[in-house]
Amino acid sequence: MTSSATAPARSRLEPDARRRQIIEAVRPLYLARPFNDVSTAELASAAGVARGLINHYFGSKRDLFIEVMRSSIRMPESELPDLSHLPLPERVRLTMDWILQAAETYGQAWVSVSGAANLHGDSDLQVVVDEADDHAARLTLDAIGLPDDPHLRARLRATAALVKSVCREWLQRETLTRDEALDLLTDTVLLFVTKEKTS
Amino acid sequence: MTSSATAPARSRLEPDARRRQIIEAVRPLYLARPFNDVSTAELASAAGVARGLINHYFGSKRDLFIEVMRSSIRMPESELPDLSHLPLPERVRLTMDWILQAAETYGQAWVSVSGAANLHGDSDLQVVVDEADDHAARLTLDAIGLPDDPHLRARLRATAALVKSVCREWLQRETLTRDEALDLLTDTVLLFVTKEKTS
DNA sequence: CGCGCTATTGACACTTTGCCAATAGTCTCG
DNA sequence: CGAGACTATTGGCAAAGTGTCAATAGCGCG
Repeated sequence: MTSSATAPARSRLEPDARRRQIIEAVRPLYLARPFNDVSTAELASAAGVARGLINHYFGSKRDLFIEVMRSSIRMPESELPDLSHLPLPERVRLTMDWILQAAETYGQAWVSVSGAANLHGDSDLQVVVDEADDHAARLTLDAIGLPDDPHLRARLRATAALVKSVCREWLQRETLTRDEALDLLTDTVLLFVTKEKTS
Repeated sequence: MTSSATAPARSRLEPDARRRQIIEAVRPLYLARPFNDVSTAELASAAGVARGLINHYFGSKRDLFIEVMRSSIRMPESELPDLSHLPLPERVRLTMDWILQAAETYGQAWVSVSGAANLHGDSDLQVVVDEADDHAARLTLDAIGLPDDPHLRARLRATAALVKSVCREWLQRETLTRDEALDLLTDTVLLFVTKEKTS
């Protein structure tokens, strides 16, 4: 499993393995620095391959970037025990607590990417972020133990942005305490999943 | 006010006026297309100036982009009447209603840029987005009629991301109705400004 | 009317990107 | 066990884009 340990000169990998290896090798670069500041030369160097190979596998530099982001901003799978015997507020609270813990542990990238990436103007990127939010909404619904209703998911997608934003205030700016963040998120999500439509 | 109407050959403007003119001429390009897809040649052409002038005034292409964004994602100033005679929930509701209306009217760009732009990896851009969120938080507090406490502002900054996210679900995806969005945002903001710290 | 100031230009050099033919591992089959 | 085929990988090429700089030209002032 020492994938890039001694990095022997010029190994030949299966396309799928090579793709993953490049993505993994490149990830730290893209998480640390702006997209435009990292040249393909640097990317290739980090992955230990020729520049041309990046275009060969990913088409363009941006496509590689998209791919790296796709796997970086995905919320980790829940490993919560079954909470179905608890009342709803407790289930929500424990789920939010788990999310905060996940954010604290490895959620750096996930938290740093919020809601709409239209700023980038890049609709492909927007799709990736939306995917991630949708995924997070589904995971949350599942953890809470609610049915995967499209309408509920829309609401939970919206709260995903709030979760990230609150995490940023807590972890990066330190303007909120963890307990406070937990309280606010719990109450909000509870509100979003219980409040009836007024239609 | 017909600034770039017939675009006479080569006018000489004061630096400040030229700066603004370029920003205005370039704004639609950057609102419509990805940053990397717009070349300086195109930008210069749209503004009716030589390419070199863009670098002369803004340093780099990115700096111009940042500048355009700074003025694009700012929430418009509130023009709400004095609500101080109403109870807090009413004040919040009316303020949220005003925000939704603003988003519907000219908030395209504002809504499309959410929370953290670290995805872009650009910390300068992050600063701009944070500025905008902070500005929105201050405006909201003012409209509601609450004091500008740093801690309250941190909470409102967090809800700014939610507001945008909900607006996106409502306006772009049409998964929420306006009434629903209003209800959810009102309750959430109310929650955020009233819930005591448990410290 | 001529002079100086400076906003503006156009060309130049450098970097970066994506493409393509050539190279060299690895696997299979006789 | 060796030869051939398949294809992952390379290195160099051409086009595009960006930023810099000396030269140009509009505008105000004496």
